[in-house]
Amino acid sequence: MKILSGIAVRLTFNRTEIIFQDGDKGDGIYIVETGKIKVYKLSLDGKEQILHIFGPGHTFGEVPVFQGKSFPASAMALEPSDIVFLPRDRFVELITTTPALSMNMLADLSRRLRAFTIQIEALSLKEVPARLAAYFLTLSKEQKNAARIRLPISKALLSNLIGTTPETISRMLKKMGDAGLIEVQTRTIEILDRESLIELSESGRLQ
Amino acid sequence: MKILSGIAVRLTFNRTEIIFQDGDKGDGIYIVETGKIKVYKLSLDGKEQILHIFGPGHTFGEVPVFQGKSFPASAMALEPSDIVFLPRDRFVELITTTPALSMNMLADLSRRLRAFTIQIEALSLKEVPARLAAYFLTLSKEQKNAARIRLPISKALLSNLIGTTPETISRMLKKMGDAGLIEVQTRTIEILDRESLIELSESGRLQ
DNA sequence: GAAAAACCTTGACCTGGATCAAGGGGGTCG
DNA sequence: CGACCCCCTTGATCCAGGTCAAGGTTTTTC
Repeated sequence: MKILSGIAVRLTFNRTEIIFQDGDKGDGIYIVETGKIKVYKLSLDGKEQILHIFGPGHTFGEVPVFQGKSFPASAMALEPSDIVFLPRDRFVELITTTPALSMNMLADLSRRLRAFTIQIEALSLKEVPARLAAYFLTLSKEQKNAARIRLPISKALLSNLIGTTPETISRMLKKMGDAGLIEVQTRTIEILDRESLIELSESGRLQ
Repeated sequence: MKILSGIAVRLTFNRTEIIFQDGDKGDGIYIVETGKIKVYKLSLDGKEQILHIFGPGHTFGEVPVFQGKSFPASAMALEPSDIVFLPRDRFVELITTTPALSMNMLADLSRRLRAFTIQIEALSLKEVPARLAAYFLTLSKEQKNAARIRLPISKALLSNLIGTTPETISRMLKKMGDAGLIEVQTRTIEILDRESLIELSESGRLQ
């Protein structure tokens, strides 16, 4: 990414600062250097559904660049974050002159389509305990299959990510604890019975 | 698409025939010539969530080509369909040697990401009547804002597309009729009160 | 390091919509 | 043209999980 300096712009955001909003016109892509970003949708009555959480190395905001319209969702910094902004024209030039880069971009968008497919499946075909279990398993996989995982976000945010409420998260965590699947300590989850957790994530029902 | 002949393969499918299944290895892309295809997810207990319905001119099955894995969902013909299959290697060659083509592909994937964003928002933040209303408005827009629209799929499929059941669709259509928003005749919907339908689709609740 | 703010938990209650069951068309293929 | 099949409708019942309320606990912030 060193190539980009001189054209790219470095931006900094504090916690809770908005980077762009659903409907804004998009004129470039964003690259996370440090920090953590949520991309989300709000309903009119204020409920939130999180679509992605991005960390260092991730890019976001491409959709309007390739499909000349507005952002389909909003983005907010969850921590103090450094973001590199690359203007549309320069980015399109890079992409069109660098086949490998465009293949990378196609792969990145495909990865996100796959992730959305899984999210739609979860929201429509799975119940809350299954979604929670799947989330923990994904986290564990990201952390080299550790049995002890640390939640990267608060439970309030987690509820908006998997499409439920903090109260329900609380109750389900308790149930999963009672069932001997996990043990919860504040921000840390210990996976006690991975087999059952996998079964739960695929279809199962709790107890 | 004439360029492709000689390398591409023409396939035909009858109604209900499966084109590929969730988890299969993908080794090329599919282009619909005639017919209608659904791309969908099944739960273990047989419930279905439709992700896309594709018609003539649409391409599908790209995700595994760009992100070397399996299909994230299944595809089935809804009518007798002619499909052109373009093998991976040839397709990647085309893409990498034709910047305009790769930009088209990026735009297509971006369009789908946008559509998924809307679908996730609908499933998570909207109730069934709002999803139905939004579906009718989308249909109307596709049919040059006609007030009289024809459903391209059965109500049973529609229920799997918007994430509910045929029974609920039936009840909601009746309520929307009673409220004077629409009038239903078998496969045709007449929009009587577009304003209220828009309001309903955005947040509203029925009566 | 104390005050304020955000976050989390638990209980009681409520409701949207799923499920189960049973009839009623309507298109289509011998 | 009649029989089958699929699709749709309507009613009765049920339940996962949302909402409201209140109290306790961590985190931030100054």
